[in-house]
Amino acid sequence: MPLTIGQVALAVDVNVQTVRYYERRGLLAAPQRTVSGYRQYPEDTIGRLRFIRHAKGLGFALREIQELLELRVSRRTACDAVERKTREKIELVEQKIHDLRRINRTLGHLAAACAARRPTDDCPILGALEEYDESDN
Amino acid sequence: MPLTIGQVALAVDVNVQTVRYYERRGLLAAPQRTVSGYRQYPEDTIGRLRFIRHAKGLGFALREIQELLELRVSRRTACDAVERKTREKIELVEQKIHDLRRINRTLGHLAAACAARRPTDDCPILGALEEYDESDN
DNA sequence: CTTGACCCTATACCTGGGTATAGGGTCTAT
DNA sequence: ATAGACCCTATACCCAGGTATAGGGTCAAG
Repeated sequence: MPLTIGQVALAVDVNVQTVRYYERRGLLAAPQRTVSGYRQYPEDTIGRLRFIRHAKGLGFALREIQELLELRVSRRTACDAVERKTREKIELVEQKIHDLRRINRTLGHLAAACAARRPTDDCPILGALEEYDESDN
Repeated sequence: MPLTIGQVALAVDVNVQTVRYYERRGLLAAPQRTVSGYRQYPEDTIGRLRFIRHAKGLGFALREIQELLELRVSRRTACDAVERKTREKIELVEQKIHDLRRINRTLGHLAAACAARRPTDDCPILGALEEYDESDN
């Protein structure tokens, strides 16, 4: 039993306008309509919207998210192309993970340094984040 | 020997306006000035700007990046607060890493499925990304 | 001592990603 | 058969994060 736009929006906690916006942007396929013109969404739309939200939080632009999502839609299109693109995305994601780990290592040093201070010490922070650099985007 | 705004902008490959903008936003401290009013940047400004660029690509807002950067500046402020904040950030970054890994696992399945197709097969894509869901932001 | 490449401030404008509003139809409960 | 909660399109507006422009000063090379 299909969902109305209000139902999916509520389920994912996004604005109804946003759902329509994603449709215009091509991130969401235009769904079936009732005779009166109401959109009718299959339930997996919710998963898709959640994916979009997560991916946004990870620094992907809507354009990129669309590309990620299109990777799964390409049933009959050239498999090699899909695979190549997929591997590209994997690279990109690896890089993000790498950067995040680096940030977290540094934050870890920082927290540890903070925790280890003796009463009379200052919080020994300066220099902890310094190393970060290199490897242009 | 200090750098001009044009030099740091070039080194990091950002717009000169952007550097000034970051200063207004508080991501970059207001640097020394020459008598004639030119900004004079220490060399480590470049590292800082690179950090900002990376962090942006990882889905941090400028506000958050500022907070990350301020963690190191807090020499004399309450150490516990800094440590708490730092651990919060670590959590957040862990979550991002987790999500990215999840995306990459799925992309990996996809690429593998593509690669393994036999000549007569379709690219077996549908369903590969399906699982992603759960764990609201 | 001027010209061209820079720098300054202030302010206007642009893009991405939405969000709100106007003006109007639909559906369900009473 | 009507109120209230919903849906539709179209269009205007908003915020973050820049980017460009106007109008003017600086500086090194020739």
